[in-house]
Amino acid sequence: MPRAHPARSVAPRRPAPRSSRERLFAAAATEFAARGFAGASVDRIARAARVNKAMIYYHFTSKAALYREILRDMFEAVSARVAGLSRSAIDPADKIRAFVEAIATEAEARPHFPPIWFREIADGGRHLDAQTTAHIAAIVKVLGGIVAEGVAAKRFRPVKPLFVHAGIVGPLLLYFASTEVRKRLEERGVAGADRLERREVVAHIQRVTLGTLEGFTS
Amino acid sequence: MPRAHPARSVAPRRPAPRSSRERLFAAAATEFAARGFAGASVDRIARAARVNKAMIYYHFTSKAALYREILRDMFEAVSARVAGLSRSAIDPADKIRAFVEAIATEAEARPHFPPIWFREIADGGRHLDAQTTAHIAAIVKVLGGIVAEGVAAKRFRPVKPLFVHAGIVGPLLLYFASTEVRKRLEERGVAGADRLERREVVAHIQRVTLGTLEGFTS
DNA sequence: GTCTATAAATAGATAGAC
DNA sequence: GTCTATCTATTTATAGAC
Repeated sequence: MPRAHPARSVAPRRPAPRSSRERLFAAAATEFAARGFAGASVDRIARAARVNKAMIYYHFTSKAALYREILRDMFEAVSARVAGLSRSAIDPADKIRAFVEAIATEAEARPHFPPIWFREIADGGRHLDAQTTAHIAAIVKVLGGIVAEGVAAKRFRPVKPLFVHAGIVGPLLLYFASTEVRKRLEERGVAGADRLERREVVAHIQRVTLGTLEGFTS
Repeated sequence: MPRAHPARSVAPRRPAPRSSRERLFAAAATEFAARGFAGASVDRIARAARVNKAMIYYHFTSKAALYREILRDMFEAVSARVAGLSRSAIDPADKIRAFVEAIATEAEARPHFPPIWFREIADGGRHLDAQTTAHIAAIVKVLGGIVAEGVAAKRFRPVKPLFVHAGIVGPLLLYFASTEVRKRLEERGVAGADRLERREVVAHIQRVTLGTLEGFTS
């Protein structure tokens, strides 16, 4: 997938995978999301992609390299989308809103994104190569830049960028990744747990983040 | 561990595990946190606990049952600690602060808690048995009760309990679980990423949550 | 690019002696 | 409670034909 679709700034609608490489990439993303790196099986990936197992090693050299490529694709996409914000002319509050929206959009375009990110954090980032780590750092830096811009314009109070980042990414990933768990909670009497909507979740996180930075009132 | 330490309301300092059962429980928690359920190996668990592998099946019947027991212990502890808040006489804002503190304390007492919870969410909650699911539901309901109490007293505005919950648990788990990843970000130029302190993180999340509920200003 | 066959290691789990 | 030995299935990965 990354070869076929490099950095792009518009909504990432990916076509049905054609080549065996693309089919393997898509099947692997699903398998890694569902079972984690250690739990994933190259046999299952190949079977799901309807491709011979040996093709995984032909196209990607190893299970680990395939997994690293999926990680790179995830953060490259977010980094590319978010980079445009730095140079944009809109005011800082709208940049915060756009940042939240960007994370949500990329997470939604890749159902494997939230679970894989959760698992990779739990793995201590063992599989993050230099390139991918740089992409993640760039994302946090963009957010830090927006906060600094708002502080300089006396619109925001100074808050550590990593705190702002955690306040956005934590709840957002939790929402996208927890669909199944929320269904179980609904069955156990947590009313409405299975009926959260993307729109209201994103709006809430935008409000809370701006409240933290501006001081609420509204 | 659950057998030896049932529900308790004070800081959970656990003694060095003595019995083979306790050593296996502790070693398994570490292994599942580091590698996930599918990636964990009963051989490694037994080796780390310096206990014969067959003892795992003697004490816990299966790898899955052992894992479920660890999950139960985690949420039983949080549920027990948080249950006291419902019946407490302090005002709603202090209850919110105590709720955040409770999650942080239990997460800190069990380094395996944040990674295992992230992984289990990614697994779709496949291993959550009825008892554990009930504990999690109870935790969310306690938070819902605190919010409702504040709304009735005209101190809080109505916010969906699951939104409040995600705003607390998302960032908090992210902080505890991301130590290694944050080290990597520090190396890549994200200043201070590896020097966040528990105290300031908890204080920030308390402020943000109360700001969301009360309307900030301060 | 695609396939079969297979190597070599490791997985979870159990039987049965002590 | 603890141990050794072992069964069976599955793991990642590669060699080599087409």
